[in-house]
Amino acid sequence: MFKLVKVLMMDKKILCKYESLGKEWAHLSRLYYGVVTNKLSGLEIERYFYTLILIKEGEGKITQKELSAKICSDKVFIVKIIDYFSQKGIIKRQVNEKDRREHFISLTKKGEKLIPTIAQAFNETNDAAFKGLKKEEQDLYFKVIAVMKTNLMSLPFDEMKINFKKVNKK
Amino acid sequence: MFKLVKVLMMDKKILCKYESLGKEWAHLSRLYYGVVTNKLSGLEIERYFYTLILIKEGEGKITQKELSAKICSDKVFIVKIIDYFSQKGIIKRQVNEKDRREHFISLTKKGEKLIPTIAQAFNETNDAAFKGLKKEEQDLYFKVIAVMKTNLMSLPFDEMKINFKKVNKK
DNA sequence: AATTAATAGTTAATATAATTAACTATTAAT
DNA sequence: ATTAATAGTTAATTATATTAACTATTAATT
Repeated sequence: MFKLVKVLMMDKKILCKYESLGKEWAHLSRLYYGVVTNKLSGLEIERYFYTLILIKEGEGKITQKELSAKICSDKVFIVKIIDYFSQKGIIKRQVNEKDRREHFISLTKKGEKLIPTIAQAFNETNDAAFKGLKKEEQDLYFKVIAVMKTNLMSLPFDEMKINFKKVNKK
Repeated sequence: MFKLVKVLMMDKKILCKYESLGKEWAHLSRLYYGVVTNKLSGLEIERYFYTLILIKEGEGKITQKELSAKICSDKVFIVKIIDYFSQKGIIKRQVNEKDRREHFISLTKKGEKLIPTIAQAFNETNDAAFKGLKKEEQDLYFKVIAVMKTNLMSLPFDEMKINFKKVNKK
């Protein structure tokens, strides 16, 4: 019943194993985004990198509604992100003539130029994370992660929001 | 150079593999905390569960400064959490007589009663996540995660904050 | 065909949360 | 002794997120 606490109190090594998995994943993703943000720190934009990748994937046909679903945010927040990018001339809005309520979001030429850099930062970080691990180990890792995701998704859960923010040190 | 984007555009299955690892970890931890929060939704407290576990581990001798370091937050935020718990009579502050600037935080009897429930929620969620996976698979998973953490920590990174929040659906 | 309802996106108002600055009490350093 | 530093707190400021109200447009109802 007290397993988590007892293990934490008994032995540092086992602690890691039975400590909250969620905390470990949160720590890893924080680290990951810290690395990516650091790699991209020279760019004119300093946030919402992944959203730009989604816009690239959208091939000129993604709407704000769709983006909203993909990044699990509400439409007001999307407007802010879109404003942030379009002020810098990185993306543009275009009314969908088939349904004039919708706006297609696409990259400008200036925006397109950023994509290779951003994609490379993600790729390099992925590759760096897997460094020193054999192909079979990597494959098994993905298998385990997939099983865990399925397992957790089969349980009842409350919807959570997650949010990353760069710490500005003084 | 365009690997991430190209793969994303080519084939859905491979996409998962080379998609941002950080995004996957963020998703998993969101799910995990969603499950834990759901399990604990009947309790008087509805946040900062892990902080309570840290206070339990502290065995009556943890200070706000130490908590602040463990959960990577500033001292003002800690005061808020401590206020939240002490208003409900779950924890108490005690001046350290060896250094009267410091306050030891400890659980009240009422607080102690919550710990088994909270620890169980974390344990159950851990166990559920690993369901159907062999011992060797679990061990390899931990090995891979440890290597990845070491790999990422060896790179330059910007400090990031992470933050979870329950979504209140309407 | 006219009215009503619904949707995508935007703007503005409000509420919430995070950050900073200023403060008290205490201890450490000069 | 005086000054500097630390742990914790409070209050003010700033930033962020949420809600509500709105426009333009399309879909549904009668």
